[in-house]
Amino acid sequence: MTALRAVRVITEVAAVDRPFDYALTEATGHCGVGDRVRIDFNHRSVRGWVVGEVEPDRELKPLTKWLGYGPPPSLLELLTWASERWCSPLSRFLISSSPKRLITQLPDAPRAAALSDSVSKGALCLESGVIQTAPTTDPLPLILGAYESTREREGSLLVLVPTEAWASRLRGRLEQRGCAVASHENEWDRMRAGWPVVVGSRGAALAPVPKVAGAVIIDADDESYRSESAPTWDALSMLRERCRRDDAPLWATSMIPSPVLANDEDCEKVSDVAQGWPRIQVVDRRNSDPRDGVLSRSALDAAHRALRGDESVAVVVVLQRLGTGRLFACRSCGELARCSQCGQGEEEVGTQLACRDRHELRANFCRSCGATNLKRVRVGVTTLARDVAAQLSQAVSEVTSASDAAVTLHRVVVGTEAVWQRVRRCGVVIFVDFDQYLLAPRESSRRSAITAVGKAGRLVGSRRDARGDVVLQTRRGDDPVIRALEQGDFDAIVSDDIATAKLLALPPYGGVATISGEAAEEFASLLGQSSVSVYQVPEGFVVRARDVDALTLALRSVSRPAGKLRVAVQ
DNA sequence: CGGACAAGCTGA
DNA sequence: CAGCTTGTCCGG
Repeated sequence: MTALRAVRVITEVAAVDRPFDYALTEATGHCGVGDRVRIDFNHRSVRGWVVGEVEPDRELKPLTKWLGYGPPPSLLELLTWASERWCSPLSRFLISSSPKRLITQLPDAPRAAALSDSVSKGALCLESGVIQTAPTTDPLPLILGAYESTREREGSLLVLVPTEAWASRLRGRLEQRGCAVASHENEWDRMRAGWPVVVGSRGAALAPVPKVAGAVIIDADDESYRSESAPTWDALSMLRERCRRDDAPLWATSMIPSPVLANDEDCEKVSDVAQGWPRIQVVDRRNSDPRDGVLSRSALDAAHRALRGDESVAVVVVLQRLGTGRLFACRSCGELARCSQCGQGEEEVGTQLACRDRHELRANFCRSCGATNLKRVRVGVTTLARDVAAQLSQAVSEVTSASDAAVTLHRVVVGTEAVWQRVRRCGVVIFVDFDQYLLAPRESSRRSAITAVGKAGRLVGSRRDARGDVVLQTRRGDDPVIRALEQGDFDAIVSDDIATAKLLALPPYGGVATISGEAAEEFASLLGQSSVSVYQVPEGFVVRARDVDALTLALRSVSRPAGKLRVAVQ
């Protein structure tokens, strides 16, 4: 006898990316769409998700057990969209929206309370969209404004910040002001029950709230919002789609909007952006004494000044790269060895010099003064820390992404950009070699340079409060990025980046995906026959299409060959 | 993914 | 030809 009711189930087995139908029994009859269940699957007991109800037209195996709540039905459609958009099994996204431990009971969500008069006076009600802010601008007024303007709507307000540490601080501040907050990190049941506010990092874009009333994403183009492991989804695209589906407003802030963020829209600016950037001190090392150490005379002065102040960490020295250096500069005039065609820093190739792309292989001499005595100018964190300790006669802490977060830091900290996560305030931030950013080959390198200075500004304060400085040691004092930072005006760079993105058909003006893995070649050759262009790069293959939709369509039209395949859609 | 089952290989 | 390995297929 065929069962009366049946459900469609996606299993946790990612390789089997298709649904199977199971019969409901009396014990499992209350299963809802999205719920976690256990099934007998090909002689194994596996977990899965109910993704829909179906008409049972034949004999079906019974569902073994109802396990607990999963993503709400309304979210399921978004997750299905995401699995197509980023070429990934649906189960990957289902896992991201499911609780780590099974949840069998849900609390009752409170209503969104009105803010008290004193608190709502501090709220900043802005039109939703992209908002260009200065790094030291507190986003709280904007978040409170978003809360007020969506409070009457059905659903939850999602608030995303780049890191978990920031999220937990923000949670405390919002609760102090009377908001009922669920933390994405550990309060799955509250989110699923539809708590008024959800605070979290990237994952919170997939918060299992039944409906979104609005969303705020702070530093929307921060790289932490993109998953680097497949599926390479990003929180901004996800929120945009989610808000579109729920007809909810989205506020996105940025220090310097990327083309994807700006996307021809007008960015609103909060008042006085320039004043919210830190005070910059540029040290052009082409003019400095070649006998100076890693820290120039003026950087040392700034460091000593900061050490007389009372911040517990006084000086932060930032070096972006780990490991051994590969950049060369002239020992007599200080000019960097750069490729005449692309401007990238050159490296040693045998006894000669060439850029990463080997545009031109040339003899080992300085283009500017002809001297043949070049020196390595890039160093690793450890070498740098030793030099800084010697120059400042101070104990120094090293901070990299690998270092222990529990260790108490000395007053002088040397590290990679991992320092933004470890240090809250300091007197001065010194970029030992700002050219690492300026000469990086990536299209986004100018924006990362500017963002890095913004993050440094959060430690030293704005030029308005004049608490501290950001020192940039460079050999390119006339670079437009440095001029923009000095003026606190990035309009030219933003529009230039948009022009570049249009010209090169980068997102959002074109769809780009990279394909790697052992089956990449076969997959790429199949794709080559469709309407996208495919070309080989060292990591595998790059696929380009007119836009993201055309890309998704092309990727879906080709059947996946056997073997390991990684498709990263930007 | 991982169990089932078939076909292929080996050694006494 | 039993016993084991290797490969392909398929799941409700």
